[in-house]
Amino acid sequence: MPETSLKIGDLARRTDTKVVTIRYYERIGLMPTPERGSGNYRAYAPDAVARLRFIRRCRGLGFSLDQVRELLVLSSSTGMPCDDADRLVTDQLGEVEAKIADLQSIARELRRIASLCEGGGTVSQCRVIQAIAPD
Amino acid sequence: MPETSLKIGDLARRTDTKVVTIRYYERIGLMPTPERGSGNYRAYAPDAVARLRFIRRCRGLGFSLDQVRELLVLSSSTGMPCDDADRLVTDQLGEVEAKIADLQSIARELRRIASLCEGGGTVSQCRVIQAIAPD
DNA sequence: ATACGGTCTATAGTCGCTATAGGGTCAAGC
DNA sequence: GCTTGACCCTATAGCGACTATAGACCGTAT
Repeated sequence: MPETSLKIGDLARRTDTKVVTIRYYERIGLMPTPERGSGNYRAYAPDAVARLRFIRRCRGLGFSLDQVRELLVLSSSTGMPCDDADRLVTDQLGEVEAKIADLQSIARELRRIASLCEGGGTVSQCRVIQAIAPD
Repeated sequence: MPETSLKIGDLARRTDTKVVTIRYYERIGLMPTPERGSGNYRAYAPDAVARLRFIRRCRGLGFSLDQVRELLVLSSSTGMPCDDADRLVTDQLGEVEAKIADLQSIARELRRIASLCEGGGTVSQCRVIQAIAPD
């Protein structure tokens, strides 16, 4: 255990990740099981920071943990996995764009509903609720 | 038990909802417990259709089940809950818009990453993976 | 010596369903 | 009457991606 090793809290701070989340990643095999130092504390090598940051970045890009697993494999393989990686990225982009489209139509609908309350004249009954009710 | 009552499967078909989901809504108190007809089958009154459609519509608009619960209370109160309903709708709109913004920045980022593979010239190592890796 | 903050394991809870196991019921056809 | 098939019932467990809790242990500073 070199003295450059990190405790789980240090790793958490450096990667903006919660301690419990790191342990969770370890349990599901996303993070390797680290050495144990004094007091049975996890003692992380410095490269754990990069790996965890990679994971968090992928998560931030909306990849699932299974996709992250794939990306991690690709990232550590020596060949040229550009096709695979590109496919993952492109697929993910498609899904994100689809989700944006969904949310945009939801937003339009919510704006329509909300407009019935504010702009309108007399409010006899609650038109917002009526507007939500299906046709 | 009037003969106009619906079995759970009928209700499911009329509302585009799965049977298990209806039972789930009942368990968590979103749908009232219906009468039971022959064979201990749930026998729904016709107005169950409207209620469940309302729930599904709210869900389609992105409201959480707790918010749907509130909206249901509002929808059955006799007064003028327009303010409350409008606040719920407006809050939800804000969250949807925030989510759209998040996803748009994710999409931009994914496009940037994807562009490194296709448009570029020589691919020495996988630039896509490198692009995902945090700075 | 003791207090405080960090760490450990194990387990259960969150949300909104979905799936499975292991039955019971009903209507139609033979 | 009997069987087949579609439907229904309950109860429980699983999903993804964490989050929270309980109860114990460790290390350092005072």
